Amino acid sequence: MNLAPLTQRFVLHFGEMGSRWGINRTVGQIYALLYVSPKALNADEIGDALAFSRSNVSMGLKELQSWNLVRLQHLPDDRREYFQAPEDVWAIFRTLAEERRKREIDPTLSMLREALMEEGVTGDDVHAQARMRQMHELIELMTLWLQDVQKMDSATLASLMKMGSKVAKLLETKDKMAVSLGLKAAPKTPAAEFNGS
Amino acid sequence: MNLAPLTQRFVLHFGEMGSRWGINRTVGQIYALLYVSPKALNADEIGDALAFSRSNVSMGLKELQSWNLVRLQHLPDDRREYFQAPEDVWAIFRTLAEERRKREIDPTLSMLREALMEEGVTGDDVHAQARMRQMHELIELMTLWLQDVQKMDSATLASLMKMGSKVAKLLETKDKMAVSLGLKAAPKTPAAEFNGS
DNA sequence: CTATAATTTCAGTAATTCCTGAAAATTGAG
DNA sequence: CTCAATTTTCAGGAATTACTGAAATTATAG
Repeated sequence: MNLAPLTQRFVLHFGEMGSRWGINRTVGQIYALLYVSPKALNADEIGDALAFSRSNVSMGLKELQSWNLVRLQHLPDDRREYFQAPEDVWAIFRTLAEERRKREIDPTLSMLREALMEEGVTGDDVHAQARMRQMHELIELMTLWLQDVQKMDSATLASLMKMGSKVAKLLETKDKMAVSLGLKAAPKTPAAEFNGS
Repeated sequence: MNLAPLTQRFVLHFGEMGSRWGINRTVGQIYALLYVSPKALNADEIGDALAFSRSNVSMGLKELQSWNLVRLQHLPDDRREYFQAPEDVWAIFRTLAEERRKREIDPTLSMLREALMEEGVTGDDVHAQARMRQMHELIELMTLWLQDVQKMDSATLASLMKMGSKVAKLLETKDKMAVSLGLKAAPKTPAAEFNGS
């Protein structure tokens, strides 16, 4: 591996992280390299920098393209393809979230919906369905929220996050008021919450 | 595998999902089973239901315990340990997020911070550091937000999510007003955002 | 159309991760 | 303390996933 020490640490770290997230090490490293690179790179440059075979790079780039995480560029008088990561980290994050939703969340929601359509026979079935319903609700809520968030531009997203805690504080205050006025039951403690909802 | 068809589909699905998220299939299946089970299960029952060896179950449960995702129970006149998943899906989600933060996000932040402390030598180093700074900012912001969110009880969290889009709308309206009054530059289009921030 | 540069595919091998059974360690009843 | 029940550990084999080089395919300059 022929890289500046700074870049090397970054690349190795994301290789590791990738493998913990079900993305293979190679792909993680390629993306990390593209991410910090000041210019678009071609497959040979990538393979050279990371000491991967040309075919491995090709497979990695194909994977990254299927995730919509890289952009293709062509340089004048050069037939090779050059790859780069988007400039905006928030855009990268949004793409990642969107793709994971398509691949993992949506199929999970379908599975849950189908399971909930069926007529539970035994008592255990009925209980399992109740649990699945809870999970379905959580995932659906988070997905809808994510879709809203997806539409925002990066600056709005950042402000929203910065506000996050304040909005919550507001909500809690509202709740406390409702509680003290007897309009709402007191919230459970975290410990009670763990075993009984 | 000796399971009600409904439960079986659920269990198999989460086995698959687990492996896409860097959790092994076995662990995913065990957790799915505990999640839908109406009562706590012991290791033999789990192994029996999923057709895993006793030792495999033991390793899977150990993994789940290290993630704080299961609770241990003892039944009268029975020396065996019984396991169950928390009742509250939101609590499960929070635990999961918290553990992933500890294991993956925090080390990544440390790595980035260290890299940013160093004096970039070459131009490429300086560029790489700028990129790392952007990533560090994004991750830190999301982590702080997540910590805020962690503290909320499940009901508050759910209301916040339901509000999500409305809060954003409000922010956007505020921004548009600022733009039209010439207090702020117009936001970039999503396409422009992809390549230049 | 031809020649060559560039990329992709794929079969085989390497590396890693998973899973098991046997043995060791731990636990708790008596 | 003893002993049996239960749980954990771990070495080795099974299964899966990653990676490579060679061959096939695709693209484009001339």
